[in-house]
Amino acid sequence: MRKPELSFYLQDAYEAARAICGKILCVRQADGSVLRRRITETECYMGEEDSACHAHRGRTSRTDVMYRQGGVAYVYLCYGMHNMLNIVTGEEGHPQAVLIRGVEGASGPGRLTKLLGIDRSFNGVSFLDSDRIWLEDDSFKSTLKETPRIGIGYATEEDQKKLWRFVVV
DNA sequence: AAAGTGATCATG
DNA sequence: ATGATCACTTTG
Repeated sequence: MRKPELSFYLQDAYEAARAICGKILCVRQADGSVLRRRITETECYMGEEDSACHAHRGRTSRTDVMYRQGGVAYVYLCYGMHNMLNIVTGEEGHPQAVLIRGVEGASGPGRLTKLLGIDRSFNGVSFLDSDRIWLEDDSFKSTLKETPRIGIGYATEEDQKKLWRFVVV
């Protein structure tokens, strides 16, 4: 059981999203215990050129964390009630992230954050240097299915068609 | 099919 | 300051 190194998080979000499928998401709970669930579904958001990406409109206080070096969490609130967990990837200055859409036992980005106790206090927390959240690799080999991303009707048709959602089969 | 819920961002 | 818009979930 090993933790991915920095180089794992410096990959482009497309490669990272594929690699993150099958990894184990580990989250420290308030009582000190750790919840572990295998990641089964991801999507990649590919920077200012990607009309579906929050950073499409440039750097703001909200998107600032996406511009950091890969390996930190980007967590934001959607529809007033759902915390969405992303892993920032790529080099500093490249605003890319991987949305975690499902883990074993919880399908849906809002569901898994609730299950694992992830809220906006995790925004900016490091997967490499913190003991609150990290990934583990147990050498599980996953086969992936590729589909269009969910819930991005505001993006251009071209970007909606991209096969940037990955599901472990 | 539609509401529920609040941060965020573009307007003025 | 105000208002539209959401990387969604649940209920009917």
